Amino acid sequence: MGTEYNPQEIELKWQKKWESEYIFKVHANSEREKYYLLEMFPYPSGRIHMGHVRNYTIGDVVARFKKMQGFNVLHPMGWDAFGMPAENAAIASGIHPKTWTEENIAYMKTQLKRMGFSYDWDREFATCDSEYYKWEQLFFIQMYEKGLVYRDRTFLNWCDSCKTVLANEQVEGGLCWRCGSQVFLKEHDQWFFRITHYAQKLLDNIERLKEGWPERVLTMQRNWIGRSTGTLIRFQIEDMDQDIEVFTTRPDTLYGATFMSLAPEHPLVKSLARGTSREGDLSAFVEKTLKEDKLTRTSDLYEKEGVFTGKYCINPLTGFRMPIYVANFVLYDYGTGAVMAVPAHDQRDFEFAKKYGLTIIVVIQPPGEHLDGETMESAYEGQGTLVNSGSFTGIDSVDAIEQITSHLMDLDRGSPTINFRLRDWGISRQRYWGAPIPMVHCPRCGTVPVKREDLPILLPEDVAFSGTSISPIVQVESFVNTACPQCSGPAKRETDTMDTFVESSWYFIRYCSVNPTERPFESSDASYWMPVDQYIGGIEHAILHLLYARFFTMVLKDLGYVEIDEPFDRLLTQGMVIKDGAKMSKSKGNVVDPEALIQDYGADATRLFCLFAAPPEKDMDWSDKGIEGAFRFLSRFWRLIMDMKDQLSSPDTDSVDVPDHLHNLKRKTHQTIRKVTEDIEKRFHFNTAIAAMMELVNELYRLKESLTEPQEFAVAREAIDSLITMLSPFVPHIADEIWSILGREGQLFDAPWPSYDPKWCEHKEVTIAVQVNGKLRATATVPMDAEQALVEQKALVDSNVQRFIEGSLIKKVIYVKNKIVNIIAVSQ
RNA sequence: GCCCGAGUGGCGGAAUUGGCAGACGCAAGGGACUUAAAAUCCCUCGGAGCUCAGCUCUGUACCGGUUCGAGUCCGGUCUCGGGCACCA
Repeated sequence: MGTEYNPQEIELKWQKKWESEYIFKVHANSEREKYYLLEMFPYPSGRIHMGHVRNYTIGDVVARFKKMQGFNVLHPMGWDAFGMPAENAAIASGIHPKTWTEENIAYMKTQLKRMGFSYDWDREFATCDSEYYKWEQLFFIQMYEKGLVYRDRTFLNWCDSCKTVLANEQVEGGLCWRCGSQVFLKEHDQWFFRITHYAQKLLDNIERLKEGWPERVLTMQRNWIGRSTGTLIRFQIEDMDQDIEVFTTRPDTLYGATFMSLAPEHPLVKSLARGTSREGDLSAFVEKTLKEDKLTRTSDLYEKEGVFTGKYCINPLTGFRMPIYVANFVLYDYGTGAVMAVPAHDQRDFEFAKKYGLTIIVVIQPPGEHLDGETMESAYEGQGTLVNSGSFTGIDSVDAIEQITSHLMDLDRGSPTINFRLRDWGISRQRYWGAPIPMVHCPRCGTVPVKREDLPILLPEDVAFSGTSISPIVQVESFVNTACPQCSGPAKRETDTMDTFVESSWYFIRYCSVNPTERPFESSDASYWMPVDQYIGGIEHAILHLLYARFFTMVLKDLGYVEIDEPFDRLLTQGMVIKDGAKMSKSKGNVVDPEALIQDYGADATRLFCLFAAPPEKDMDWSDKGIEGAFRFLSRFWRLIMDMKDQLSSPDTDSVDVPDHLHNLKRKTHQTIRKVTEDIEKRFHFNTAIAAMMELVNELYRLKESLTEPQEFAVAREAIDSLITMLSPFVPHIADEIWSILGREGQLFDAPWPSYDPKWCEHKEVTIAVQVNGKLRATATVPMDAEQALVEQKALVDSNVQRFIEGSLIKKVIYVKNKIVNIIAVSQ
């Protein structure tokens, strides 16, 4: 038998065995308590990277740990398989996206298996399987019937490099989330999911997620939803039978509203100046603004500009003729896209008014000051007392909000409103490699959903990739030309595909059943396994995927598919893998290929280092030396066992007599079990759990030579058996190998997690710190829970302590059991 | 600008409830083994100082506070990271 630690041989052997014995297969079983552990599934880009390795290693430890604790653990894996890179590969090299994706999946699957992850592969699927997206198409139709899907023509974010529109969530700092190109606004017909219908619920449920989700993710979601309470006010346009609606949080300043600002995209803009001399100027300004990319338009330095439309609207309380401007800083997609301008009390309006010589009326006086519209140099945005405000003059601005709003209601000019920043989710993508939207455009019946029995609407495979701006589907006549589901007349299919975030919004429920064909999932399976108990993935999905998935789960509940309305009970967001101070990326040339690590050090060492280098939520610094350290520890552990294995395989003497000189070892064993259990369970701090196990190994090395008697080996055996068992979720291959070398029964995946005896965790004696006036002067060894008198007595006889209290008066002694004694002495 | 995080040895990081700062690992130095090297095993390892078995001073970004006692709590400052950012 070879005595060298040889990970290649061991790991392949055990992986084969686990697979042939189907040990990772699970079934719903209402007799047993379930635990659903999920890691965010990968996009099949070609090879796994260190980020995947870290994410999935963390998940695997928790899954295996929970299994050993007796839970029925669901731990699935699959592929987020629709998306742009496949289509780009097709354009670049002529490989069909489907082929490219399938090949990548096959390769990455072998890589994941080589890492030893405990997935139930029977549940695997790719979102590009028609058996999967077929159900998504059904959900789409059902949502359409419930009014949760609609089509609208509006201005949307357009990425010219990806040749498709993007949802608001997918624009980061004015740039495309995927390719980083500048995003422009473009008018487009689009399909929308009515996520705003769930805005309040998405916000309310955040309270329930506080326990298990990182605070910063919840804060980001809260900000994204952006609830604010205010008033909707209607301003009549002079000489036109039309109103402009405005949302404001400051109706108390209404008496100071002296002009109106519209977003360039506002639908009224075109009609206001029609046929007037200003039409040319106005449309030139609108055109110029729309051509600017989002990054420019939202920049700090963007100059506020506007153009007068030539029209006025009427302030409902003052009758003031407010000139209507189109202003480049007004957001079309917040509130109503129109803002009542109160220059005295809003800085933007103030600057705008100064620039264009518009009237400034002060309507709120701050306490103890007197503002004058003529001389003020900036807007006053705080609270105060109303002035120039008709019958409201003299009241407090906070009270005025409610009073003016109710006055507007009496006039039928306004009402209290809650406004959300969240917009409906635009899910149309003008791309090929996605799930077809199951709708038909009929010249007679309009837009009609396809019949359910015709699902799935398969993505045509015989397409040409030219790289032009038009999706290849549009050119597939056999796909586009169809019969209307309603009147059977000639009609055209919708050629947009769904945003790939739709697939990832419900894949976790599909996993609950093993690829069912009659239903998206069995409801009994979903009700047993859902919600996900622990979800693990990158922080970059804090808003995008995690908000969409929450929304979609609520929809599925309302459609009667599931009983829960929140999909993820607990969320762990793991940090990035960093090398040389930067995120690993091809362009920086600092990528570490996990495959090379497995070659050189094995999957176990790779796993161990990922867990040891940092706690999971922090960024992890990659270090080539660090993985050597992990490998060294495994080799050291291996040698320890090989040196002692003959004595350890003998049956347990189960001796109650622990020899005196081994009390330390016995205690350390139980303390280590306690620490490792708590570190995993309470904190996911695998790094400190590993450190504790390393300490126990070090202790065994120190004692190794002194062990001769059977009852001595029994103590060592307990330590070693516990260590192997506890190491198995981290480094499962070497653990199983050693376990079998020692002749222990079965595989550790099914073994129970070791328990500790609290009695053995406690020392009989403790070393406590002795301070004089708060400074450490000595230590004293005393019995556990010793009385103060004894400790004091012991402390006072110490010569160093004597030195510092000599000639002083002891005023007070502070004693904290088993921790410190602090002697307060003052010189006389 | 606003809202969150974080700042501890040469490095990654420990210190879980206010109680001996630096666990564990990496790097470095020394020793043992070896013809030699690698591997392995053992020891040292924040800084300064002293009358060096030991002891003292100092030290957790900076300034101040609370406390017998602060890496931990409070107030302020700086730096870095992240999110939001004309939100009416």
